Amino acid sequence: MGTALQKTIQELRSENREYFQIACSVDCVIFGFDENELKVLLIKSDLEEFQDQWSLLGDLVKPDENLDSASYRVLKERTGLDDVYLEQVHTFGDVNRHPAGRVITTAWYSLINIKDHQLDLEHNELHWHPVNEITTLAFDHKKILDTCLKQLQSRIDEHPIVFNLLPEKFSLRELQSLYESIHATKLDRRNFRKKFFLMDWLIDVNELEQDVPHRPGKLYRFNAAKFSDGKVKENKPKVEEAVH
Amino acid sequence: MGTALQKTIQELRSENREYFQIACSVDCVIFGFDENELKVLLIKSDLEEFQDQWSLLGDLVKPDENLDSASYRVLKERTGLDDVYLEQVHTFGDVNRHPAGRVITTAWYSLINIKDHQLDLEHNELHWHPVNEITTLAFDHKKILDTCLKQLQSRIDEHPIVFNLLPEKFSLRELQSLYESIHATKLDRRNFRKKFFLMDWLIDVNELEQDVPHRPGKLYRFNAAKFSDGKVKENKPKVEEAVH
DNA sequence: ATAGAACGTGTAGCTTATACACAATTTATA
DNA sequence: TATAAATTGTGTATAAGCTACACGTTCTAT
Repeated sequence: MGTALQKTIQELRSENREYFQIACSVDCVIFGFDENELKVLLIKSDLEEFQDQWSLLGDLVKPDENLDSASYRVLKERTGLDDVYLEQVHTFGDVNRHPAGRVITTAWYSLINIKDHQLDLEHNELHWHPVNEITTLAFDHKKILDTCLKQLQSRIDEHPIVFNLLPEKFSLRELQSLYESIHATKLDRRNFRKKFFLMDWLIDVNELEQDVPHRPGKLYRFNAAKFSDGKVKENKPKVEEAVH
Repeated sequence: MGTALQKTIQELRSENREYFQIACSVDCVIFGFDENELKVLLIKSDLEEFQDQWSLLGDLVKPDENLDSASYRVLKERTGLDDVYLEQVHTFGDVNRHPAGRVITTAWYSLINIKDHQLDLEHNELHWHPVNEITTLAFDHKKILDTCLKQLQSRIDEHPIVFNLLPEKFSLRELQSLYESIHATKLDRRNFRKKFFLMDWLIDVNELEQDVPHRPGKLYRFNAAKFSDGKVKENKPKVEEAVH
């Protein structure tokens, strides 16, 4: 029976050297929204095995660094952004998932406003890819991307997190187009607008879109005050009859 | 910039010895349902720091073992059960979460039919604890338990997974009582029954409860055929208008 | 024979989701 | 400066699902 965890670190180290053969990493699926498309930030892999393939942004976890901190660090290093929405999704740990050795990776997704992030993309070999045009990635990163996208899809219907992908002021069309691109569906305009007004998630800022070649729409901002910490809490009006 | 993952394992090993200082473990929250209560299987911690406290069942991941396999192995070793429902929930990786050293753990929950599992509980210092009576556990296991319970709560409304906690034949009262104990709420009997009949998840086996001190209820079994792989897929009748 | 306990059933009101069309505003262009 | 093109803004009727709620029936225990 494996009771390794029930021993002291000294016993562990001496009896079970073998256990310290695994490295831990984090990989971030960084979503952005631009030109009416959901995009993800990728980097060219410089590992021989995956020459010319793109991969997610990741790094090994340092021994003195919390797992969460590692993913925030990767984001900060790559995007320069500090205050981002970040959520853990899943840990991938197949023995052969990394050709260079045993690496167990924890995947996260992040939502950023692409406009906030003005990096020298080329210099770092970073690139924003439309999510629905990605067919292969290095390592098991396509599977990781798919898993994170699925999680994002299920979260946005319950929690007001999409606003992290938008500029402070946005039109209802931009918002709808964002939902449509995440869900890969079309939504009815009137019903979409009605729903959002009923939910009371939006505040009319009394401004209009600029530079659109048609009648400009009104601009709104996210009604953060409705949510306890002003950021990404949920809005569940119904509590009773839990079984659906 | 940390690009450790972009190198070969040889480079990693030589340049970054420090990275191989982290151990990986799995911890399983094993749920069972007995005497109208949701219970979880715990073991007495024999680590000095947590003397007389209970902890989840876990073990270190072996270098040549997939992460998934490690959690199945823990379950098999502890319960003797092979074919169980097991879902990954979250990975906990704070630097100081384990007093014996740096251990990053991936938490899973499992649903088993307590009757299938006839172990010498005492001999292994294993014990079934009512979930809602647990206030503290060793390590960060209380937090892990809470996280897994929350995940279980949100899953059961969308996926027919609770049947993994029940014997093959069960009454509607047992089923309702199970939902109630997971959600820690009371449900209306008539509405509950109507919902399940409409969902068509149940098959009447034309038998009655035995040995109950009142009018016996009819017994049902889970309509596994409704779900593609016969086990734990979802049942989503609505596809349109994704934003709620 | 009676009390106690849980079973089995249906309806009305409310809320939420869906389907759907037309006039108004702005820009671009002839 | 008139017109076409594009997109905005708005409401209603129907269907589906959720909630609240009561009483006669069946079995056990005494």
